[in-house]
Amino acid sequence: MSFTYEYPRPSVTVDCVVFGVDESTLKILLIERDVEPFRGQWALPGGFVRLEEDLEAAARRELAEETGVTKLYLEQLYTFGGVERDPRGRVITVSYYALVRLAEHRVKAATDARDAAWVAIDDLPALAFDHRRIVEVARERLRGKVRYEPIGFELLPHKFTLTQLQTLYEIVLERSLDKRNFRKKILGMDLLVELEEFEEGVAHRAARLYRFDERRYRRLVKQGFNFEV
Amino acid sequence: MSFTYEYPRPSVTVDCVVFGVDESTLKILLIERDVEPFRGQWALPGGFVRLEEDLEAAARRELAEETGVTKLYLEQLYTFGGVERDPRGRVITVSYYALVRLAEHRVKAATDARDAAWVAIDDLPALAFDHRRIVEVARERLRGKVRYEPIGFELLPHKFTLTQLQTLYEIVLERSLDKRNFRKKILGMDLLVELEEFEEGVAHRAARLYRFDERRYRRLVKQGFNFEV
DNA sequence: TCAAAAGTGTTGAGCGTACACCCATGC
DNA sequence: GCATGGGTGTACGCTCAACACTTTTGA
Repeated sequence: MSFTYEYPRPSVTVDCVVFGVDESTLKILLIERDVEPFRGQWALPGGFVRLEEDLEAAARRELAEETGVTKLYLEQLYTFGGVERDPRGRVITVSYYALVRLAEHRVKAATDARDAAWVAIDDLPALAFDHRRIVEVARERLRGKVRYEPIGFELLPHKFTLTQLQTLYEIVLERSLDKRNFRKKILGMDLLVELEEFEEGVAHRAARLYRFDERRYRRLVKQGFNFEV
Repeated sequence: MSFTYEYPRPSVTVDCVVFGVDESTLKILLIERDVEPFRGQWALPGGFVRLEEDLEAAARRELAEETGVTKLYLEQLYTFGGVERDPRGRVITVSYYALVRLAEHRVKAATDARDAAWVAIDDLPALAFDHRRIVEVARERLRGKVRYEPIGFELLPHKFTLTQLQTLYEIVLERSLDKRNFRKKILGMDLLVELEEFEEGVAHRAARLYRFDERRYRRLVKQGFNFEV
């Protein structure tokens, strides 16, 4: 079967930069390509957009197919359309970035991918195409966005300690924060619910657990509240 | 001549939301379509991406062709790829937004356009496709970005008064600002050069003119400076 | 009892905000 | 001389940044 058009058309793909945080490192999800070009190299999960599916749907489908990751925070990042970015010809890529709770996502390789793995963002292998550049753009976007929207919680377990939250910000922002000031600020926003639960299995005083109150956040936003770290 | 592919491909277009400020109104540049679909309706300038040109180049070319506007601040906005957004079939649109000094851009219609005109953003006619939505997204982006990057100057003449600058911010941010505080803040950033020139032809005390010092701005940024209004 | 991290308050400086009057100019 | 906008200073409150010690717990 084939398709004929009056004018030439580019191919359109979606690629995803999926972020996860593991203890103290920012990681992204990569696949090892099992098809040409760049067979055997690491790349971002992604693939061709089908004519009958929306862009975001395509991104979610490819992620599920190649890595098994399904529910996640997903947002469009940027569209890369340089003429020479794919050896197969003109390919325009709409990129997305995603945030997941790493512990909840054991990955498994599948379609078009020999393998899928979480890799520390500061220790990436050579990537196929211009995927390195896409990762950089995604990282910058994350750094910018995490400060004025409460998306950081997407990277933590639903119940977390204040230290975990602070560490997360330190990792993403790449600088250290003052513990007292951080707690004052975060708790002052009145977005966290103090639980009657504590850490377990630690060899020191157990920290209290909190959860992010999405509902309350939305209510506050309507009243003009602005999240900011 | 025709082009045949093994899999179906979407068409890819670029569309531009070009902003200009006229005294006290935010305007955008529209064209009246001279081709189907939506012939005779107003729409954003834009068109199909050629295989041998980058996305941004395509945006600039279409703008020049349809409206005569050439030098401008241009930045990618968002990619719209809904399945049903174009009656001709699957069309993915990479949108851009642009800022121009309105006075310097007398527009003239051309290719594919009967007419081109500046239209107040609060008084838009019905637009073709989902262009209304694109305009909304662009406006939000402008509102957000103008506060932490000095792009507002792209909308003013090279030499401007502080009142013009303040009015610009009031228009874009849709709220009024305190004159003394605004001046203190802007002048305190040390980004404006005080000229020995003044307004002319006004029936009251003539205001001093300033210009934005791009060079100085870049130097400050390297030292960690953050623009913010 | 020791190690490890949890948890907590105060102070000073700088910044944002609110606010009102005199000045220069053209007509 | 009057109308119009240009231009300026101060005081208060709040937020941010810097900083160190005590408490709790498990091993």
